[in-house]
Formats: sequence, structure tokens, C-alpha cells
Amino acid sequence: MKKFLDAISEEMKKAFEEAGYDRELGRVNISNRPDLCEYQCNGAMAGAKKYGKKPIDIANEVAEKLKDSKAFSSAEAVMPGFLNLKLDDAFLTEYVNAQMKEEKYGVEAPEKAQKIVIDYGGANVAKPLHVGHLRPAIIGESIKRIARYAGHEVIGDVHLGDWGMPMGQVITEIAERQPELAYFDENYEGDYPTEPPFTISDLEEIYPTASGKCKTDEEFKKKCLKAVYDLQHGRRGYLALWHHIMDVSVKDLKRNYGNLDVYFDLWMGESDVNDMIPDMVEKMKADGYAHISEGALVVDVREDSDKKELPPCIVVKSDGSFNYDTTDLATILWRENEIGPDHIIYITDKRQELHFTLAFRCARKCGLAKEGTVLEFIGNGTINGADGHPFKTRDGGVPRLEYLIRDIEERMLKRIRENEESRGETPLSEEEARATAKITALAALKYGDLSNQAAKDYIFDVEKFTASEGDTGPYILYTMSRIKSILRKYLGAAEGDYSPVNMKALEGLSCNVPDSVHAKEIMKDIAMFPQMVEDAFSERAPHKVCSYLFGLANDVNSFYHDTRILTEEDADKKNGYIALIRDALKLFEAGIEMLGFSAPEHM
RNA sequence: GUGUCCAUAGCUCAGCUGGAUAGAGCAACGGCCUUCUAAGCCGUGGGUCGGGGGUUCGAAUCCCUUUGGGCACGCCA
Repeated sequence: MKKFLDAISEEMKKAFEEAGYDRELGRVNISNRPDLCEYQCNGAMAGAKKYGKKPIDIANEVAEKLKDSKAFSSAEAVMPGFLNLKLDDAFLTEYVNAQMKEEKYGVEAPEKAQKIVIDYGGANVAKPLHVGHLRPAIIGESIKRIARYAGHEVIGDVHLGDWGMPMGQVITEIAERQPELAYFDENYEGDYPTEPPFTISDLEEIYPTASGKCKTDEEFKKKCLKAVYDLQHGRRGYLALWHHIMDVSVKDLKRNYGNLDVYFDLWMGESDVNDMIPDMVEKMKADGYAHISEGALVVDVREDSDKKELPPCIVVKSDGSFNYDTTDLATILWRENEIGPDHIIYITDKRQELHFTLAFRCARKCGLAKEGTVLEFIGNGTINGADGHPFKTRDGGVPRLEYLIRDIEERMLKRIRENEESRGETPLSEEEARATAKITALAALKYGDLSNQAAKDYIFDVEKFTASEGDTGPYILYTMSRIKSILRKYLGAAEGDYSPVNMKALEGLSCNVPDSVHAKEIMKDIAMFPQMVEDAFSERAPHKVCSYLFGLANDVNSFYHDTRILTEEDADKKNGYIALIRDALKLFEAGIEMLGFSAPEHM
């Protein structure tokens, strides 16, 4: 079915046409003066110049044609030339009931589904996830889900940092600590141990130590760089050690991402394209794109339109090893060969923008990316502390994601127990309460992040996220659990029964013509759902999903407050109310699914 | 220095393909629980949209300029 604004715009366009004007002027939008009207059309003013008429005259002529409109109960021309519109209740009701019967509540499959690779992990192996990894993970996961909901084929890739300097650093540090290990004996020809010589907590300490040393100790840094070269060029012992690092680290990363409800289709990394690099480099040389500059093999990517001189893209470093330009280029080639995407979307910290500009141009110039493949970079802002500076722990370190989440969960758990006590409810079991706290905490965290524009820095304020008042994840979940509670009771559930609502049993009901402003507001929200999904997808804007859900929650809560649903004596009315909140619940479910979190049955 | 992004209420942010009186949340203040979950609802106060200029019937939104910030700028990722 047509999106709602398109559907009502169609009536307006017809009116413009009948009045003798360009039908394209008839675009209808949501009113920015809700006190005056529900929807508005500004086409009369836009067309005034073209037709050499006063806007108000055009508006009046058009309004005249809308007298018998099905969509609008009133259409009024107002100075200087606005067309103020009120929606016909029956029209809206019919639309919403038809819409909610559809599979995706009015979201149409795209004319041509796009194949999209989305690269959004950015985690480095051997390094624990910290706050810096939070945004790409959360934003990427959401954009992936939005794109899927919009009907596209999306493949998420974690794209691990597993082939660069950190690997050399870890290997070198281990070599210094345990030089007797077989991995470091170049003459060793036997099998290496199957068990790693370190645990995940060892690794978490080894990497920062090594990284710190590199900043002060030139000799150590040189050894690390040499180790990177050797690893990339197949030194047996290093490769064996590297496999251990991967095993230990990836297992931990999967657990951590899993806790965030972030799931990748591909767990590939820089290392996976190592074998493709030699041929790729040879071809770039043979085609005359790559040349030696300051000892490194580079590709010039400057363009005449540049406002600033760009550095070249370094394909092979002067010591013969590869950096992330190399692996990113080879990865583009791999994705073209193996997946053939229409889009490749990268989500990383915005500070990496220049790198991607260079890599994209290089890939384009050297023919690694096909003509039609869109390479897109989404840079996320940083997470800052309350002081406006990058988020740090009290001792100045970067906070581990795990601890951060645990902190939020504890606060939520406390809240659950407080509520039980003040409501006089039977307390949930420890297990159940913790499960609810976990779900709520994740919602708080993700919503807190996603409700900000991806590209902007934002202040991470634990107090604010866990306050669960106002524009927060828990507020959305709370609204949902209120709806569920009513639906459950409507279906005859006993007090204290928090089992999932049987939505199937409610299928037969449909919304009545709204009998209150709040009911009508909810229906107008519902009607806008498909438009919201399209906008959120095309603008890569999860925060639009957030603000949509927040608006819906506001309207549902107002409705809830004013309308006695279960005690309504008129059965037909009551069923209509139930259908209305059921539909709202369906959209909440769809919305939070797109944001990447879920809802508890009771909170 | 060059490029780039940003500046909106006390705080945190929407709005930016130009439209009528610039919106939320938090904080402040005042109401509402014998009735479906008060993690809620209703209300009040609070802004020369950093400054200046321009385009336009009309600018937070587009253009120029200026101030103040963030970030990036060849072999880390």
C-alpha cells in the first residue's frame, strides 16, 4: 500500500491538478502548528511565482476542490497561503486497519533489494572491548537491522584487526617474557603445542604493556615491526602463536558482542585476505597505478577538485609489510569477488575518515571496486564523559565494556526490587529479576547511544541512561509492559502471570474510529511507521527510530492515562481499544528489534 | 598552517532538501495513585538558534564573513 503521506498527498495533488496547477505542488506534510491543523500543504506559496498569482488565491481554489475529499475532513486556506488540513477519522481508521494486516505493517519491499555489506566491528584481537567499540557495534547493528527490515539483503562483517602492529607487539612481548618457547626458535620443525601459552586475561595485560613500550623504546618497536613483517610473510612459529591469539581472543569477543546482542554474519579479519595481497599489488604495479615514494609503494589518489593536498594511499610499507590500507583494499576485492555487493558500508570512529577516503579512491582508481559499487563511510562520534572529554575511568584508563554494562545492570536490578516493594508485588526470583535487569540495561545503553546522531560526539552519562525517565530505553520498555499487562488481563491471565501475550488470540480485532484525541494520535503515529523506516534506512539514522518510538510511547501513555480500557462496558469499544494498543505494541516490537534490543514481559 | 565537522533553553539533544508562535528530555516549580504498572500523566517558568552581512514574500535551515571549539593531516589502526 501507499505510504500514508503519499496517499493523502495524492488527494491534494488531484486538487491542484483540477484547479489547473502543477500536481507536484500538492505535497502534504505533518503540520508544524498542531494547534491549527494536523497536516499542511505549502504548495500554494511555492507555486505563486510560477503562476503570477497570490498564494492565498491559489490555496482557496485548491481548498474548494477538496470539499468532497475522503482523506480530509477539512481543508482551509489561510494567509499567506497555507492549506491547513484535518484528517478524516474514518479514512485514517480504514488505512491503519489495512496497514496493520500487512506483514511488515505497511513497509513495502523495495523495487530492487540491495545487497549490502556492512563492516562495523572494528575490534582488535588481543584487546578487550572498551567504550570506544561500543558505538560502531551498536550503530552498525541497528543500521543492519533497519536495512533488513526495509527489505534489503545485508551481510555484517566484524572485520577484526588481526594482522597489523598489535599482533607484532603481542608476539614480541611474549618473546621477551618467554624466549624459550618453541614459537621463537627459527630452526624448530616439530608441531607446536595445541594449548595457548596464555589466557585471555594475560593477553589483556600483554597488549597494553607492549603498546606502551613502543612509545618509549625504539628498539622494542623495531622488533615489533619486524615481527609484523615475519608474521605477514609466513613465519611458522609466529603463525602458530597468532592462531592461539585468535582462538583465545575471538572466543572472548564473541561472548562480549553477544552480550550486546550484536551478531555478525562474517567473522573475517585483515588476515583473511593476506593471500590475495601479492597478486593485487602486482597488478597495481603492472597497471601503472602504484609507484615507489619514500621507500613505500603508494597510489596517488589526488583529484583536481581537492581543496587540500591529500597524502597517497600506502599499499606496501617501506619495510615490505602491509598496513590496514593494504588489507582494506584486498578486502574490497574479496567482497567484490565473493559477495558482489551494491553497497559496502563502513562504520568506524570518524577520525578514520581520511583513511577511508584514500582507500576508496584507490580501490576505485585501480579497479578493485566495481563501477556500480557504492563505498560508504559512516563516521561515528566519540563517547565523552560528563566533562566533555573522552570517557575515562577514575584512574584514567579506558573503561572496559563489561564493567560498564555490569554497572548499569546493577542499577536496574535495584530499581526492579524497589518497584516490587512499593507496588506490593510478589518478588521475582533472583534469576528472573537479573534477566529483566539485563534486558533493561541493554535497552538503556543502546537507546542512550542511538538516540544521538551517529556522527556526533555525545556525553555518556550513566545516571541519565539509568534514570529511565523521559526519552530513554526503559521508558519505551515500560510502555510496552503496560500494554502487555492489559492484553494479558484481557485474555484472562491471572494476577502475577507474566507469560508472553498470546498475540494470535487478538488477531480478529480491529481499531474503531478514534473517539479521543489520544486514540487518533496513536493512529496517526501508526500510519507514519513505513515512512519512518524508509527515512531511517535511507539516512542511516537509527535516531529516527528512537524518536518515533518515543513519540508513540508518549501518545500511548497519554491514552492509557485517559482511557479505561478493561473496564469499558461497551464491548465493541473495548475491543477497538485493545486492537489499538495491540497495534502499537507490534510497532514497538518492530522498532526495538531495529534498534537491537528486546523487551521484558514485566517490569 | 591546511582541510573538515560543530555551535539551538541552566544541562543533554531534536529540528537543517527554507515556511506560520524554534521542539523534547533532564533539572526547577505546581498538581494527579480506594480504579488496567506513578519507570507514568497533566501543567508553569526558561531560548536575540555563537556574532555580523547577504539571498528570499519568508532563514535555526541556503551563501559569505567572523569568533570559539572538536577532529584529521605518509608508512599505528
